Amino acid sequence: MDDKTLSQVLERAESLCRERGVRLTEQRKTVLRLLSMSDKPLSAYELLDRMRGVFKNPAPPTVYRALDFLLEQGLVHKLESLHAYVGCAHPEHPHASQFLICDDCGEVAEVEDPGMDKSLNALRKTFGFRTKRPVMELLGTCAQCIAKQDK
Amino acid sequence: MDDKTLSQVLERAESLCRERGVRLTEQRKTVLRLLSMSDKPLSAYELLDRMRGVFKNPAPPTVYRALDFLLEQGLVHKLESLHAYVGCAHPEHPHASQFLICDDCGEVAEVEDPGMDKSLNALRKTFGFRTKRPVMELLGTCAQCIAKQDK
DNA sequence: AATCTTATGTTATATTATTACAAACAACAA
DNA sequence: TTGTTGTTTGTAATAATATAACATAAGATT
Repeated sequence: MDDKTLSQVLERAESLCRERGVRLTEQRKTVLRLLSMSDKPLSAYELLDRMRGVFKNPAPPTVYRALDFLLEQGLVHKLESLHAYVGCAHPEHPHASQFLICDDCGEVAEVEDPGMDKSLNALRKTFGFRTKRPVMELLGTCAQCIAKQDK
Repeated sequence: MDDKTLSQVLERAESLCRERGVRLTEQRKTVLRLLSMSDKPLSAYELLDRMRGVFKNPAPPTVYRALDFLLEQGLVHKLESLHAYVGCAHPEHPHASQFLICDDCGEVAEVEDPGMDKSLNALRKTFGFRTKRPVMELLGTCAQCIAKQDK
């Protein structure tokens, strides 16, 4: 993510939090920035390491609290299968994203597929199930890495 | 799960492993039995506790190795969002299941929704992504608990 | 039996996440 | 301003989940 996009993400987060009457503190903003700057998902302890550059004595709760806040506000996602976190690509509205996670290069793409959304709604109706948090992570090989392998 | 169903599950596992030329050892069978007997997903350490009744000094690797084997053979599933494991409802063929996980009562339903399957395939095509392991877990409230709440 | 592979035993440790309680800070009313 | 309340942070300890490394045992193959 380039500097301009990064600023936009942070500004958007600021304004969303302002609207919602919640506080995007320095710690929280730092965690969001670190995640946004990274081209790969980061684990809580990787975040912790990177926070050492910014805060004096960050401890695990420092990171986990910031993550909890950002997750609640829909500004980041947790990748359950990787125990890692990524910035959200579309934080404006709550949404059910799918994550395509490449084993090979580590790339993670967040997609919002309309077909999946429809199927999810159908499923919900069929079973009378009220979904609070969908976890949809496809682990496999991305197109680029498939191409590389075929060479 | 009643005794008869349990026996059937274990026999089916035996025959699948025989066909595949892999060994369903006592430890592995025990882990599968414990999972099948439980009406809730079990964590690795809950399994470890329950194995103390059967083996003398089970250690974490005992459980994790058995789980690795059973996961590879498609006899159990891992619920990433719960760090817990369940017996597979349809072990004959590899498949992409969805799990409906109720926050409230803890019940987990494994479903294979054709619509989801279609959407997954479409997604795969759109992105040229080769899925090895789909993780689809819907956390929320099951129909029963919704009904209870409304009372 | 000799060999090779797979499975298990055992100890230690890595990684991920939470609890508990005190101090600091922000928001707001009196 | 001060007092009060709720929220956020600091800090230490520990819980929960998972793996590494290496030795021994058991099964399969020749």
